[in-house]
Amino acid sequence: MLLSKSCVYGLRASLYLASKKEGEFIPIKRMSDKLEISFHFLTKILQQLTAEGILESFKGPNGGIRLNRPGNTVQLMDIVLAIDGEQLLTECALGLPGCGIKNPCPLHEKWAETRDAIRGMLENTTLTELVEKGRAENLRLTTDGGFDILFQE
Amino acid sequence: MLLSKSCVYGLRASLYLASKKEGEFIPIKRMSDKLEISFHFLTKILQQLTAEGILESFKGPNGGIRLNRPGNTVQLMDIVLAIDGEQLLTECALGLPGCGIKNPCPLHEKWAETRDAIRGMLENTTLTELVEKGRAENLRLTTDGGFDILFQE
DNA sequence: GATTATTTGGACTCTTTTATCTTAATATAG
DNA sequence: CTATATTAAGATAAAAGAGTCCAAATAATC
Ligand code: SF4
Ligand code: SF4
Repeated sequence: MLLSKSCVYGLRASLYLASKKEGEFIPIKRMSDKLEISFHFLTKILQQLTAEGILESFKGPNGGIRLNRPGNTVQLMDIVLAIDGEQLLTECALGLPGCGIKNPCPLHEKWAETRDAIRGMLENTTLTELVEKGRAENLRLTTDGGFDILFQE
Repeated sequence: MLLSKSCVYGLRASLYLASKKEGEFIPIKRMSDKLEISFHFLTKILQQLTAEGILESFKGPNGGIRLNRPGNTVQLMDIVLAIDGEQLLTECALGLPGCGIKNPCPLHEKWAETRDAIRGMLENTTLTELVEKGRAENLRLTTDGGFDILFQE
């Protein structure tokens, strides 16, 4: 798998948050219900994103999680790096340690192009962009429901 | 990681075999030594590739493993499919079940492009091509050694 | 101050992947 | 036929990833 499950959940949750009114704290429980992700597992993932400064948390009643900066400044790459690290973009195709152009394997050239495509995609896509697209076309973030179910209270 | 470790080892071993005289059986032990991969683990992986008809095995003294068809007809994709399956090319970015253009997620369009780049790279690269490149430029298939160490007896 | 809603953090379990070990089967050579 | 070199197959073990559970901390409300 390209991204770990934790990372995928982190992306889905971040998209969910980006779809909410700016500044509003959303309880993890509500997110985990809507997104059909284990509450406790999601909690751990959001803690990582909070620690990285991408999200902000607040305890107690009316507490929850929100984005720490505007959704149009958060790239997918930010979330991937926070959860999966830079492994995807450094280590690669033949998995040899200490990779790079100084000591390449035969696949390096071709793989480097592909890897750049992945990197570009993650860097050039923001949460807001996807939320707008999802909202406009009612795309899905869960197995069944369309995008709209995320906005019902 | 894009590819599982089994898959990466399978690729390295296949490249090794493609670098050998056509028709020659190479014992797994020699491969595992040269490529610095656990013998027993590599054995299992090669069994899969043999079962898929990509490699051919022969028991007993003078036995070993060889490619079952010319290296210039074996795409990297063949090996990836045999070991990791089509998961990489079907399941994807947001990991939602039953994906596809009929029921897409907001990332679908962007991801589909990236995925096609990966697919293209794996489909348009043959073992022979990489072996020739590796040989010409003495690229590496192991942590330390250059390509040439693979050809010492 | 007590109760309740929430996040935090740690321990624990389950599953999959990765790796090792042991025995059997097969082929060759003497 | 025996010894040896090899792959095949299955059992087991270790490590990593995914998921669960519980107690503690914090904040709001009554
Ligand atoms: S040489 Fe390049 S393609 Fe090969 S493993 Fe290293 S970074 Fe990846
Ligand atoms: S909709 Fe497309 S990008 Fe999204 S998870 Fe499915 S196949 Fe992947």
